[in-house]
Amino acid sequence: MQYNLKKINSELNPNVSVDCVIFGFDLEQLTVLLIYRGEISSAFGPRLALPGNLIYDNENLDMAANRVLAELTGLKNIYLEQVGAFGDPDRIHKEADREWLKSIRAEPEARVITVAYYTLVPMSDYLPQAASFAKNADWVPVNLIKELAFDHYEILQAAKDKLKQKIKIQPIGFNLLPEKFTLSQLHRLYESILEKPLDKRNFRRKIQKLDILTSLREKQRGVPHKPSSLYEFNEEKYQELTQTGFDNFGF
Amino acid sequence: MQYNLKKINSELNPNVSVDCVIFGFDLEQLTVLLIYRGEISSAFGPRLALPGNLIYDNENLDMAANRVLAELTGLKNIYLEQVGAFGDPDRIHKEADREWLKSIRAEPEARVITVAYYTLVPMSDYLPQAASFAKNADWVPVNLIKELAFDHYEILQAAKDKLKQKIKIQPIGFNLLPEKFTLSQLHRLYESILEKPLDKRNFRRKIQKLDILTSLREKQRGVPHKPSSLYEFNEEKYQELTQTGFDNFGF
DNA sequence: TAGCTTTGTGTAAATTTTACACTATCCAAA
DNA sequence: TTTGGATAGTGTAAAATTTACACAAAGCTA
Repeated sequence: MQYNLKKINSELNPNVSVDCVIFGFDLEQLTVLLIYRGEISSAFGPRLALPGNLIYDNENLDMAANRVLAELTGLKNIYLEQVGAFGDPDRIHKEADREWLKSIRAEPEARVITVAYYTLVPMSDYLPQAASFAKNADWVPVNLIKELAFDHYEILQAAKDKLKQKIKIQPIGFNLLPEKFTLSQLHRLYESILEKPLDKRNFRRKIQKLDILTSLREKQRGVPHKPSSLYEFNEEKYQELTQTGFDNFGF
Repeated sequence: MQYNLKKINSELNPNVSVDCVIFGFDLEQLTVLLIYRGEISSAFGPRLALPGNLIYDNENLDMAANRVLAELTGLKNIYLEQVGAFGDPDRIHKEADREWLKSIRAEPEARVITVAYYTLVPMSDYLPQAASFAKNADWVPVNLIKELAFDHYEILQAAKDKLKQKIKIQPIGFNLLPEKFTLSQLHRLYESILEKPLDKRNFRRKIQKLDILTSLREKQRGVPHKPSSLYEFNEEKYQELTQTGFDNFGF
């Protein structure tokens, strides 16, 4: 899906925002893209937030999410899926967040409901470039995150749950690895997302049966242990699978 | 979950609404609760809609959905689950819908995004009582619905999909039957929701294994065929199951 | 060359899924 | 009273899937 990001000639809607939960994987762990708003008041510690902002009246929600993400982090043309709407009346009224809101919103006290989106991308392909009111944008390992601004921590949890569900049903995650990758890397990816160990042999069997990997006649080099075989991901068969749908991929 | 429905002293938010997809089952088929707004202009045919309306600034989304549902149809204290947010800029701009909007909204042209909720209730327990701007409220068989006002048809489809997913994972649907029911009724319920036939023997086996039904020493009477045994639903074991979680209930 | 680290592999048992057809029981109509 | 129509209820064998589990091989380093 691709959206036109040209300047939009319309009003910001003071009551509706979008937030993006962009998961990345760096071959070690699951990370998420956060923005740092910069220190405004030293009274409260630095707070990280999901990239998000108000929508314009004439753009649909999907477009808004893509636009906001691009504006704040430079990431463009990313397929996003909806997590849901979050709308506690006082979601933006924590003391620690008000000051910041005042600096970026015309109506900082307005009731805002937000629609959250998520996706999973290969971290190394996207170098976040902070812009607009984001002073900084960067990947943060998910399991280090203990709190976020507003209700973003809850949103992150909800997005994680969606992702877990999704990976059980669809072969997402294959795009996340380098062109040539090892089964162990794929294994680690699944374990990171599901946050639980998966039996090595059973995992490998299950993956192989999908028949979307091509084994290359090539091995890792320079590792201080038995080198792993490298695999390639078969885009064609993958497309087939995604379309045929596919009931049986539970872990 | 129970919400206080007393008069709320706050402003309607012109940009955010909630819509409720209330599914019912009448032992024959899946139905959904719709309101009829009454004929305003004869230029457009009668249009049915999901019960929904704008939220107040000081209520959260779940509360709003419950309030709106109660105001329009009389149904109270119903557990609702979110479907998602729908927000096409022109979702409310079909000609056929504008006139009606003008009659009920202070800002009929405002950009509105809506958050949809759904649930499944035993139809016979809830007699809809239309009120407010709903001239009529009634159960309509889902498979007869070909169009709805605004983008409500899409919302209905999305809610159906959620329901299908959910019934594969959780033993919802047992509350939907009368106290004493037959396995065939339960069977029909599952088939109605999933919109596909399920093998009778396999279905019965699967259900029995859940061990939440108590077979009564009692049979149907007055039916022009072999009478069916009646079953009761074991609330206690059901609670257990719902909590233990439960991976293996796919159909 | 010894030790560390990670890769890669097979099997048996248990469980689950799938496909499939005929008899039993009640009512109503002839 | 008999017959026909309708739905209830039941079992099994084959195939597929899941689960649990342990050790040798290969490369690097010290």
